[in-house]
Amino acid sequence: MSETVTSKDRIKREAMRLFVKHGTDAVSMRDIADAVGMKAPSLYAHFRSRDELIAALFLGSYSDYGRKLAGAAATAGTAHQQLRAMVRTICALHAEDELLFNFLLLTQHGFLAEVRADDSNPVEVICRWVATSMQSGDIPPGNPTLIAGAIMGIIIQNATFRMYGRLTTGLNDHADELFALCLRIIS
Amino acid sequence: MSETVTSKDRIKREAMRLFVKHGTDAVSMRDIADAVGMKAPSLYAHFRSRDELIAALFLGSYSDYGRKLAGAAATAGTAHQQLRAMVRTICALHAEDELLFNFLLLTQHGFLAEVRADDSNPVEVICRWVATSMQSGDIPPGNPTLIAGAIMGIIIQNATFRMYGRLTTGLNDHADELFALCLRIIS
DNA sequence: TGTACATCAGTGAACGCGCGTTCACTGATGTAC
DNA sequence: TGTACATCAGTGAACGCGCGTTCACTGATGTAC
Repeated sequence: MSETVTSKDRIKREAMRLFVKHGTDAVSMRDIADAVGMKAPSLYAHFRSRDELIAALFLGSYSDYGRKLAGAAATAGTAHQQLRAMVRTICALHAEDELLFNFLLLTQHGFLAEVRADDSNPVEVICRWVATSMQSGDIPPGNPTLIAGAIMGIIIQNATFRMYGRLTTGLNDHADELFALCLRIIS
Repeated sequence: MSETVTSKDRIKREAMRLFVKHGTDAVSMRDIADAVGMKAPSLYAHFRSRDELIAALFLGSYSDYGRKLAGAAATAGTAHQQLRAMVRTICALHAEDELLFNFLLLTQHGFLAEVRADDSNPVEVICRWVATSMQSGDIPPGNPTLIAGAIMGIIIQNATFRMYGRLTTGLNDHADELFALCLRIIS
């Protein structure tokens, strides 16, 4: 059973692929159905509406991502070790499913309004980790938002470079270098 | 004459505002016309089509941006001074027209395919500056793409934080801190 | 100064199109007895 | 084992809607003589 690929899974996969390739708004229900080898009305046996399909793709994955990152941030050890765990987690997620990562990257702006500001929100996780590490003196003082933005930016911009082919190998191949760069920000 | 605001200018301004607020695809020609106080067909006296309107908003500004950045990169002086000029240029552009900056930030993915890879392309400018500075030994060796991504990311992610209200003041108020963070990447 | 004409931003009505979605239906599969 | 029925993923045809865009027209403004 665990290896069964359901129609619902195939729809999600093809939809994600098309959304990343052409942009969400340029892909119709008929396009998605075609890619799966169905007719548009069949999609409604699996998703209530187009919006629900897109939300299902985004929101679930985005909070999984946030929770895994929160786990890494809570690693026992020094701030440096925690940062290393976080960077490695992000790079590992990128390696595990690059299509999903790109989808989250491209689609985020449409959703950030309806995403909760808790430990299931990756941005929030990093911002909080910086703020608390700074308060406890584990990383040097500064504007925590700016530092969090710098750390996120180093990774996210390189993920974008990867998406556009500027980087020829996945983020995970650069995990150590990316960690080293982030470390400079908090040293 | 120089202070005259033409209808074309008002259309561009309102269109940009709506695109940033709701996303390009959620804004119709009728929405734009309403915001300007016109009827949709009137827009066609100024722009050949909806696509041309959006392209006019993006492409021109994006290459202006790239050329100004290229100017900063060509500043006489050390690599550090050049980097400072670049960071300050970006922050100044952000201060000068934050709406435009946000528009470019949100819209870029739809256009990066049709943007030339020369000195009118801001990403290209930074990547080339890093590559040449590294070759001449002005900044330490490393993966130039990764370093360029880190520098861009530090600034761009903080611009995104500003857009979502995480930063309560404009990028320009943090120009020196942002430069200091970028400097750590190339030191 | 007055009259005729050109220009052109803006309008109202209408177009064809592709979209998301609905609905009655099909046909394969599983279940009860 | 055979028959009747329930389930449900998938389909074909059709819907209403809002979209980008066209076009003949208006009416204010400028220009020529």
